[in-house]
Amino acid sequence: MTRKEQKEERRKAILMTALNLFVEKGYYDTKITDIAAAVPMSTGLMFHYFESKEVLLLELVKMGAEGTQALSSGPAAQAMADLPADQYLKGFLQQMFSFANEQPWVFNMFVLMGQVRRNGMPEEARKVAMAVNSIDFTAALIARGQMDGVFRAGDPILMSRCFWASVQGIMEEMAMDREMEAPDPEWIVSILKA
Amino acid sequence: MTRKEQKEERRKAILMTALNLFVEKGYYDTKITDIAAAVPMSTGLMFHYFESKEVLLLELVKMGAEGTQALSSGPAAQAMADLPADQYLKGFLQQMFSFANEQPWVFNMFVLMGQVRRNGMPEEARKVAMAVNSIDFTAALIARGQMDGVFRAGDPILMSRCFWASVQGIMEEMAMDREMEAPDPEWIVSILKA
DNA sequence: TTGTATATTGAATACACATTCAATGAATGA
DNA sequence: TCATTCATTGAATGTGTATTCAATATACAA
Repeated sequence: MTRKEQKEERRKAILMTALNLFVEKGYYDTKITDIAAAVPMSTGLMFHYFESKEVLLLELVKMGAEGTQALSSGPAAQAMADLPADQYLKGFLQQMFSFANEQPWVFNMFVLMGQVRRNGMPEEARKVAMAVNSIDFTAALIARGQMDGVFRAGDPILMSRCFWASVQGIMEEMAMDREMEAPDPEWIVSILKA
Repeated sequence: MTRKEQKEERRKAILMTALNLFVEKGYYDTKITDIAAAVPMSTGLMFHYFESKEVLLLELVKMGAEGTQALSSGPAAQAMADLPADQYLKGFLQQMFSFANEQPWVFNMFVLMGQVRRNGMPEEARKVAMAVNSIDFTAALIARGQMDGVFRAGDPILMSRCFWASVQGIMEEMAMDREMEAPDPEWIVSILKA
């Protein structure tokens, strides 16, 4: 393994450790020394890998942003593209839940993204988190579902926002209690159903 | 107006100012001087009213906790107590949305409570926020609705958690964008419907 | 009026914590 | 083998900010 690869591995380890701690104790209550101790690694060395705590957060948020994109436009999503709109969303949620179950950091990522979007956190990170937008895509899908009569009437944008807000809320609930069972995707999609 | 009443008024003013700032910029990014400047009042005087920033947060969280109790067991809730379960929840959400529309701090309170529950914030506040529990009450209601055939099958506790997680998510979305229209309560209750 | 309690101020203090740094150790390549 | 680069350490530094404090003004009670 080359030096560069080693460094990359180490960076990932730091990122994952930080993600855990940020979600568990919050960004501000997580001290650089906490992350260092958990990796483990000396405090000073952290700055060899990330130039500041803020940059570390930013990288995580970028990961989250990319992940969200990948989730909604990746191959799995493509494969379902011509299902009826309600089937599509159900399948989507199904995949999201089962993926998150295998890779628990996905839950943490949801929580982190939510925190960064809502709470006062460093400007830069906030911007990146805010730029992620699943609303419009889903709104279009909802409009299609309405034409087909599977979804109820209503402003597709508003419905899309409610749908995602619910999903966000539920993912955060699940993140807080890993024992919690995933809900039936049908329940959530019902928000939109005729 | 007595001295004591004056002090009480001033305390409320500080609390409301702090609530706004905590939600807008986050607890940690809100400096005591920010709150003082916004009230307005000198920095030192803040400590005449609240012994620390942490205590200030704690009082807000206590308010939020009481408010939540009041909302779910207050007279408005009592009045609807023998409606069918789905009607009850719909009416409940309706009242919550319209109340929050008149008293916008209610949105802020939702956001703050969510932040305190999830993010690392001072221990004490966290405990108080966690102690609030609407889950069990709603779960009982859901069980009733299932008997009457208005709600779908499923673990009432899980359904209740999903219901409140959705509500929380939607309230937070609305808090972030005050222009956003409230969703039709029917949409949310559909999560539970048969 | 006078004395006492409370309200108010803004500068001084103290502390926590991100960041820097000088020094040491380990790997790589010639 | 030596030289150079990178990895690592933990203590020193500096900064931001909650909190304290000594001083002053204002209200109140007798």
